Amino acid sequence: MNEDVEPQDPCVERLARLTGDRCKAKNAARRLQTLTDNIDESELVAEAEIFKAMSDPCRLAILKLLREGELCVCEIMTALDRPQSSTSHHLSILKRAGLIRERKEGKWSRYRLSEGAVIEMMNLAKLMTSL
Amino acid sequence: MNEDVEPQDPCVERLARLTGDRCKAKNAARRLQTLTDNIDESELVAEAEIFKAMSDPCRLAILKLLREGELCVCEIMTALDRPQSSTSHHLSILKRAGLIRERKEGKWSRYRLSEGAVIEMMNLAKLMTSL
DNA sequence: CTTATATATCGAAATGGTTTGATATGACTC
DNA sequence: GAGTCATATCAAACCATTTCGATATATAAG
Repeated sequence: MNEDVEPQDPCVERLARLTGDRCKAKNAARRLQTLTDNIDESELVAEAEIFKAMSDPCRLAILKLLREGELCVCEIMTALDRPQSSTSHHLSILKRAGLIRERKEGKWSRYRLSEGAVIEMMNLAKLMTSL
Repeated sequence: MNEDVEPQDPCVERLARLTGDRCKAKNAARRLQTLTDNIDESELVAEAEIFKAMSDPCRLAILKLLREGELCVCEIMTALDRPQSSTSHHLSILKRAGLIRERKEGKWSRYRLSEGAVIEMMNLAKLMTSL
């Protein structure tokens, strides 16, 4: 007896008022439902984490530095003129998001960009800001 | 009398200890200096704002919904099952970052993706999470 | 084993973001 | 113009992030 979308569904009610056509509203509601059903929550969170990692000016600067090649924490903090603990913290966030990789060498930690599309991502953002 | 990099520069000191070679250290310091000089702070902040706008799961879901076409606030809040004020707030952030555009039509506000590279950005992120 | 150096982690303060009910605005309807 | 509906804005509670000094860990050198 239960259809995909109930006749009394507030969603349909609302859309019916929008379109003035109850039948169209039902289809629209079904379409919206399908769209949201196709969005995987955990995928959403994973993708958001990448953007969150890139959403800090300091971290973006680090990524830009690393385009030129591998650098150790010591060089990065010097280049950015930031305290060591801040720099280290930001690096750990970038690493957790998979944007950079670490290579330990003696007492040094050398960081480089991951093989992924990090650079393309930055290029796109630059393109978008210059429009 | 002032060179690009002072002999007593703590930056050079540090790098000299790293490489063991004061001359190489000086060059490395100069290279790092050039790299950071080429990073424009305001550009950095502008790009970070784009990533920040995309760093929330709810906002990412909105962007994914809008890939299918123009939607009004009412439809979006219905699809995502979120309160109206939250939905509106997220839309304003996306708009401020230039990721979506608004078209007023009577009492409705219809939103659509901007012409920019928003979709490519999402595709890249999806690619990066699936590695 | 002590010292020095590079980095990571902790902790607390400051800051910023998200959420949502309540309220304001603005448009269409009667 | 009173009522209704779509949306925006406000405000307060709540939660997350950033920052940085202090401390811990780990490696290398003496």
